[in-house]
Amino acid sequence: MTLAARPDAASTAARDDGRVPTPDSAALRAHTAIRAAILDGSHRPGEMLSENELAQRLGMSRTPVRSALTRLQDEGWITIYPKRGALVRRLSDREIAELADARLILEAMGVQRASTEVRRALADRLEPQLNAQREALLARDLDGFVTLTIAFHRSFVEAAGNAVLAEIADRLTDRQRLLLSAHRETLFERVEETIAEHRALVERLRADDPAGFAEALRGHLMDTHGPELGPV
Amino acid sequence: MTLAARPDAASTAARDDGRVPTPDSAALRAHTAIRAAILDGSHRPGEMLSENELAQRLGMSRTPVRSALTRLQDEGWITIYPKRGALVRRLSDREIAELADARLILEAMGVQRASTEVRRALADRLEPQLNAQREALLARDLDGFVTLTIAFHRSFVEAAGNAVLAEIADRLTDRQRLLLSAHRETLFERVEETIAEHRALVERLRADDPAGFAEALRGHLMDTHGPELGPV
DNA sequence: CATCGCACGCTTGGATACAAGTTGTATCCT
DNA sequence: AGGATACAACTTGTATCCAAGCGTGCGATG
Repeated sequence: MTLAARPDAASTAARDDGRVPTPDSAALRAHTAIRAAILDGSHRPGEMLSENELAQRLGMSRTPVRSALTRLQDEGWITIYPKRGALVRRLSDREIAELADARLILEAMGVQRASTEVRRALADRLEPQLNAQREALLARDLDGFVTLTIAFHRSFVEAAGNAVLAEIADRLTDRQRLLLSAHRETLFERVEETIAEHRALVERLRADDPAGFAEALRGHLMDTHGPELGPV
Repeated sequence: MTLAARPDAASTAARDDGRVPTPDSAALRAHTAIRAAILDGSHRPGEMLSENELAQRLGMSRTPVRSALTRLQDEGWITIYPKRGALVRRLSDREIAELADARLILEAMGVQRASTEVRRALADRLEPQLNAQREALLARDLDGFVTLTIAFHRSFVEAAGNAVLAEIADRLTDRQRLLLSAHRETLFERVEETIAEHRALVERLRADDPAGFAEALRGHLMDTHGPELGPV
């Protein structure tokens, strides 16, 4: 399958054939807006979301809001209690650890499945990105770093050439975003350690050492950031 | 996290405290009904689903049907083309292979992550189920066998004790169900082979040999059923 | 005869109206 | 005073209504 475009990725822009696509539906706008509000802390875990309130604030009716909420539930952001409301989920320590562990598995397996050539090529491609990562961290540009590190880690999964896996990993990463924002200070305090760990991962790629890569990745997760954050 | 109950798993039944829970919403009924209709072949890949028609047939309005359709899209069953309709997806050969491969990874990793004790206990638990699997196949009881084999394979993922992973695997399995129905004849022709392969998996568990398990699982996928079906 | 344009009918997307369920509160009885 | 009960306000769930987009087919036109 071709990697399904994330629904929110759709945006209103002229296509190459000149035709203007259908504008983003209100349901999509609601989805992105609510998700963003959860991510930036406007809606905190434990908070109850009201369809009416959201609809009013977003300038639309309850219908698209409802649609967005059910999707957010499927994606693990909220829990809908019938006839009572939607609760912003709080990730338990266990779930946080499991999310990180699951992504670890997918990334390690992606590298293991790749061929030697792919691993080498990946190392060549990723190595120059390390500096940009450091710059972003030093500039305390959280969004910039998050974008970079997500792409960095995604490369490992992609190496397996399995789009289904890649999409699963994307969803996991998406849910972990919340944690990155929450631990921004920790992140900015460990710039060199983080970059060094990333560099070690690239080195294991270049050395064509998948087992060592998996080990380094586990260390990147467990030793440095603790189970409450996961690999960045 | 506790393993999130699949939405369809909810059903109207008296709870132990005697209270009658909220009856299943129309949206849930629509979701299960349409999904079942796709699974049993009533709606074939390439077919266009009409909200009006579905609503009429299910005896409800278009609103819950729409809700169900968007969810089915998120789960990979259909593709919704804005303002045009919902198309039942056809799994490409590549996607089928990727689904099987992804599940393979999760199951092999689940067993690898488990402790020796868990592997042994799992072998003890699964071994007696093999006969029931054979009986179901011999009786040409597809539903019965599918239930058994899904539980069988699920056990491997569960062994890792990671609920997030287990849920991901469930979703993959769900999408693969369609293939099991499509290949029922092949399935019934290879009864002893299938059981023997399952038995081999149990043996690798008992021998505390995760690597051999992974190898056997790969064979279960590639050699016997070919990439178009995946491990059963 | 081929092609372009346009209008019509069908579809979905969203808004509004209405029904039904849940929770909290006030009231009444013991 | 404590507890059960009735009620009221608010919530979500569903139906209906309206608007807008897309495809189709007919007809005019070159």
